[in-house]
Amino acid sequence: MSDFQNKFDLKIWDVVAKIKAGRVMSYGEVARSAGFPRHARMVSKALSRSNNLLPWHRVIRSDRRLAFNKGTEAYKKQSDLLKNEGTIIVKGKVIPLKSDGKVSIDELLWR
DNA sequence: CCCTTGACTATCT
DNA sequence: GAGATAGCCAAGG
Repeated sequence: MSDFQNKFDLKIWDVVAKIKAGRVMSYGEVARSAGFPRHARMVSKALSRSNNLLPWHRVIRSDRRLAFNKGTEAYKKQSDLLKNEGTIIVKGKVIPLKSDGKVSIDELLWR
C-alpha cells in the first residue's frame, strides 16, 4: 500500500465515521473536509478499502443521487441502509433532514 | 513513460 | 432534467 493511501484513508475514514445518522455528505465534501480538495474520486477507493464498519452509505454524489447504478445490488443495499435510519429517497434523490431530525416538507413538495 | 480506470464534479447544451 | 464534455488525480498495466 502506498504512503499516500495510508494517510489518505485514515483521514477519509475519520471524516466519514463522524457523519450522523440521517445526514449525508458528497464525495467531494468528504475529500475537502479531510484536507484533500479535488480528490473526490479517491474517496470512493478509500471507502472500498475500508473495513466496512463505517457509515459508508451516508456518502453520496454531489447531485444527491447514489453513486451506484440503479438496479444493482450495491444500490439496493445502500438505499436500504439509508431508509433504515430514516432517510428518504424521492425520484432517486436523497432528501436531507432538517436539524431537528425531521424531513423538510418543502423538500418533499418541491419534487 | 503513456494510457486507462473510476462508488466524482462543475458546466454547458 | 437528461446528456455530453472537460477537468480532476492516484493507481495499475
